[in-house]
Amino acid sequence: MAKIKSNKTNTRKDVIISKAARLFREKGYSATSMRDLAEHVGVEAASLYNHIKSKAEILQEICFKTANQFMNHITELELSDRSSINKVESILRFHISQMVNHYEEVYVMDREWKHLTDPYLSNMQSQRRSYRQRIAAIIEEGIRKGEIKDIDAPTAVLIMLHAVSGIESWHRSVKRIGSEMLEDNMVMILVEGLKK
Amino acid sequence: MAKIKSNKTNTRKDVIISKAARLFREKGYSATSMRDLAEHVGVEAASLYNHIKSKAEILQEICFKTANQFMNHITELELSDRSSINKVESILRFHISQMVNHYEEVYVMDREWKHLTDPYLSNMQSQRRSYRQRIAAIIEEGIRKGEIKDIDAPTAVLIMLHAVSGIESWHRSVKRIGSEMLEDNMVMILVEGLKK
DNA sequence: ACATAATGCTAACAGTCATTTGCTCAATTT
DNA sequence: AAATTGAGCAAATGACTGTTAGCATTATGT
Repeated sequence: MAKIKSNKTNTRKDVIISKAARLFREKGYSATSMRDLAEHVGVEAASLYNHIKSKAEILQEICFKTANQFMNHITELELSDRSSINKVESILRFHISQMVNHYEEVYVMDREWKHLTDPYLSNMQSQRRSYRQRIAAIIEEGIRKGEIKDIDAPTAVLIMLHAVSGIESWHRSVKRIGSEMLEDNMVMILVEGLKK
Repeated sequence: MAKIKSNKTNTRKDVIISKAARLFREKGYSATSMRDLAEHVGVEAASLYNHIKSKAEILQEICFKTANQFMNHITELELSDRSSINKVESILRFHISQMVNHYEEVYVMDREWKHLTDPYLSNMQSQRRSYRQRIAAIIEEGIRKGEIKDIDAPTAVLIMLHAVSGIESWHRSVKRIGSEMLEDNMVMILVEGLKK
């Protein structure tokens, strides 16, 4: 009778989802079984269903909660009056800090969203498309204003986003160099590459 | 009794592996079943085993055949007498062309290698580590020779590799802009970002 | 035309999968 | 003290997993 410990801020459901995020990252959504998850939570598989509706629901919560963070950030950014190149830098820094502070969830959203099923799958697909387009719009604005090289904006977006999402291999690097220095290196390379 | 068609260059095994690469990319290794694969090949699941030893073997072949391409390229490159920044550009262009011409295999190696099992898993891990280190060495040489900005080389490697491996979202982009133009845009952004 | 090898099929295997059911026990509320 | 709720468990469900065995069919080489 091992009870899931729940402190004030984290409900039992939160504990399950957080452990799931870890496993989904390590082994992938499909390769992670509910028995697996249950064992890491310290409980029998059946007991998980007192707290969550299904395995799919766990993935949904991870993906959409994380996606919202990025959407909120870019919405706020669009309303600001920074320069375009400055906005790009802010996006980069936000991505890196999210990756450093919410590694598992961001990683899972990024690599496992394909396993969502259909109302959610389409929703996520269109959110991703929209997010990329909004960044592209910022870059195109920067090109028009002469702040940014005359490059293909969607290509620039892809480089930015994928460069950042590779922090998987970091966590070691982050220990080697600090996380702020990592941020500065990335910003230097990418922002300088974009600047005119 | 549907036979797998095999022309002169492609054995039946090749056909199976190529269809598998497609499915592994679309749904992931774990989420792809042998019955799934069989259906796409046009055959019953059991019949696959006349040509392959196991599901795991398919992944191994995809991963190591693809990894070899990259290893061979960088070995050849190291022996050449190009400038460092030129070597970096060559690596970038090679990655992009591999991604464009052998999309499924490269993608699968990149995202699904974690599902290899142990003699192969360790082998792949060390190949990946070594590959990154060899690129880092090239960049460090460039820094020493004053061709490249004084940045953290491993960070630069990560940016390069991950930026390129995100061509998943391309295939559309590649149709929009051409594949050479894509290459040039990437090279411009990344190489200029690295240059001193 | 005939032997042999290649390739296919059906049926079955022993596991594992996510999930449901029906139950118990402890904590909390009334 | 009694009732209600939260949270766990064991057992079972039916569907699906990779893989093997045994047999049938087709293609190939002589």
